[in-house]
Amino acid sequence: MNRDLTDPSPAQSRDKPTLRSLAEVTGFSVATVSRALADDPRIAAKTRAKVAEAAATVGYVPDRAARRLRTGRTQVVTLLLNTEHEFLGFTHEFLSGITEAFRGTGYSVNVVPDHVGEDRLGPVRNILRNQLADGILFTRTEAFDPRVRLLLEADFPFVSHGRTEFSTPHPYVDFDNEAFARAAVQRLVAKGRTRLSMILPEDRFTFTQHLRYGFLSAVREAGVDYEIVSGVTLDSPAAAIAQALRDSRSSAQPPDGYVCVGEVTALVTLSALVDSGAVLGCDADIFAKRASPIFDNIRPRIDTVFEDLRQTGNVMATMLMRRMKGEAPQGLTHLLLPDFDRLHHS
Amino acid sequence: MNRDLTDPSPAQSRDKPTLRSLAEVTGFSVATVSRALADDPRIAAKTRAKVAEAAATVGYVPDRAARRLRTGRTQVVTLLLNTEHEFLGFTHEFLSGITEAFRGTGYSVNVVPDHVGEDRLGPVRNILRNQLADGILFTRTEAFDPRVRLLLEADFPFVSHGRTEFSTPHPYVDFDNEAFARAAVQRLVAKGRTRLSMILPEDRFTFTQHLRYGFLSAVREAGVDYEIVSGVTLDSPAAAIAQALRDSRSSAQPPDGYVCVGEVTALVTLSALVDSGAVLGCDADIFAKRASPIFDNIRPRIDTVFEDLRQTGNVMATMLMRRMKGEAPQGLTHLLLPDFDRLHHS
DNA sequence: TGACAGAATTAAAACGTTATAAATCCGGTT
DNA sequence: AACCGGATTTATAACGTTTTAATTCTGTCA
Repeated sequence: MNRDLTDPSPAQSRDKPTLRSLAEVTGFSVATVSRALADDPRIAAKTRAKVAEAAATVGYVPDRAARRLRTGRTQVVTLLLNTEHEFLGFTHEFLSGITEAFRGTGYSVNVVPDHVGEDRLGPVRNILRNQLADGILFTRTEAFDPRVRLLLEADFPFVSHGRTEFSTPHPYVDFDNEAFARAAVQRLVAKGRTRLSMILPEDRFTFTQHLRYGFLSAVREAGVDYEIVSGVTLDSPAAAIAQALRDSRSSAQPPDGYVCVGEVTALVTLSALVDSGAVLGCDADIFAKRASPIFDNIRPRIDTVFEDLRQTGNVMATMLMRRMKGEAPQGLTHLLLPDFDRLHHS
Repeated sequence: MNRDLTDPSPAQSRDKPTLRSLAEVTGFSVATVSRALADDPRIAAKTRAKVAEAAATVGYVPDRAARRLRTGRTQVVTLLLNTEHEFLGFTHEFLSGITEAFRGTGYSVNVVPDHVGEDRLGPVRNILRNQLADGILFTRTEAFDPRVRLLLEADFPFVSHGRTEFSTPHPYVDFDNEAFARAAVQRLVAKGRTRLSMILPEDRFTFTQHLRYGFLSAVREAGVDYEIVSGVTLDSPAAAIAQALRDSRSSAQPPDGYVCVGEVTALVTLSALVDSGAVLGCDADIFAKRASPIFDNIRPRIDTVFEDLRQTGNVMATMLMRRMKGEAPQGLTHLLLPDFDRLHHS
């Protein structure tokens, strides 16, 4: 059995079981076999059983290409995934959650790189135009994300990681970043901190606004001083973030409490503290969000709250399946709350 | 652009350009158009030009399902990816390297979960049997990996991350873990360390043997004492690793040099040191391999060497494409050397 | 002028599936 | 006995592509 891929001969190398071979072996027609496998009630129950058995014994699996050609359904979902920056552990956990959810369903998960700076709409257009998938998942959603607009218009199934500010509702899964920021402030204040600092993601993302709002409202409520570090975002190179933090620390009244949205930022902050001679727990405190378990192994320990991205991916995938089955988009939203049970105390 | 969402008709709602519509507009037959687009020399050059132009103006893209049905080619590559454990940053960098390499080539990247404990062959069989892809990439290769055996037998294009011990050569990309382990030992010894310790991955993986060999031979060469921590592997829960390390540290003569294969292990080791009252750089040293840049931000700093997994993924993808184009598997191997230029000193 | 080779094109048959419309079967009425 | 209607089944036409085996179109040479 030699499959020479340079050989331009057609496909039928294997004698793969097909509807026709099933038809021959059962004595029914191809049409009947097709319907029987689809459990069409118009086919006699006895016939359905016979066909099902025959299919099982030869291990029949419908040909995806043929079905796709005929029905337009691809059995594919596409995940638009950022390949530039990541929150530590994000990609692994998120992708694992998604692929595990689709396991055994017949859907296959297709990963396409998404670059925030460039044309984010291109890949989506491509998918719509060329019928490359039955559904789309994506991350890093913007407040008025053009992808959401386009997909809503096309009435194409999708679930976004993150909310938008469109009036039309659409399926999403999001982490309650406002609650996280608020809780972070409250905890730092409870420790007696009075000058809080935070670095935000790029403004374009919706969750940036949630973080900002949570931070600002909690900070004002508590009546403490604060700064939002300017000129730098979560996606800035670690060196730039480190520099900004050093600048901030050398000011007259440096912050004594840090809300960190990612693990890398938390580590950079920690080392900036160390470098400036400050001691965590004495001169300043950090409260961070984490997606991976590494903080358990860092000394000194940092207070964190866990964002479960495996579950996020899992829920998004399940929602997308329901949506692809035709369910209305209305109820399909989910907001993960900060998991204070899995909070990590120093 | 008229999209009629109320139209209940099946798939062909869009008037997507097809070979037939191109044929109509150019005046040639479907067969000629098909050949012209394939740049078949039997078609007159003038005709080819005309067809190409027409195709460009309407933005024709061949239907994947139809082509796949006819030719058996899927334009899909499958990545078997471990969803249980990861080396920090591995999944993100590796996957990014792969998807970027396939960008714009027409291939799409399909991710399927791979569980080491369970049936690793199942997904491969499924792909072969149902023609689900034109090529396969996978990681965590075993010395006599059954997937390699099966794929070699089927003469199916693949590239493994990691070598095997089969006599038949096959395409792979690997990191020189033996060189890493050897260099790690040498550097620790150069610092005056005399009792080295190491935690290995599971025995089944080929790179475990490389690590062991590099470690053992360098350690014997230098004539220093050593231990390979037993009862625990790199994939063990961090808590178990921590416990094993604590046990080791409370022995009569605890190690004073640690070779760490992953970042998490390095951090766990570091905190075990701290917990046992030892000081990094004084009582013990750590030399680690890293796939993400976080160590730059950890205090005290840890010596590391960088394994570029983005490049690994990229090279694997490029090799797979060459293999799928029919190139012989012989030359398609690549061994990444430890990047001592990007070594990180404390 | 009439073959005739070579160049250029094309008709038609697949690939495996689903869906439309038509055909067959069968027990029960007239 | 012919007939009806519901229950089953089936022939057939797509979906869009590639490829085999013709077919047509040139200009050239006897």
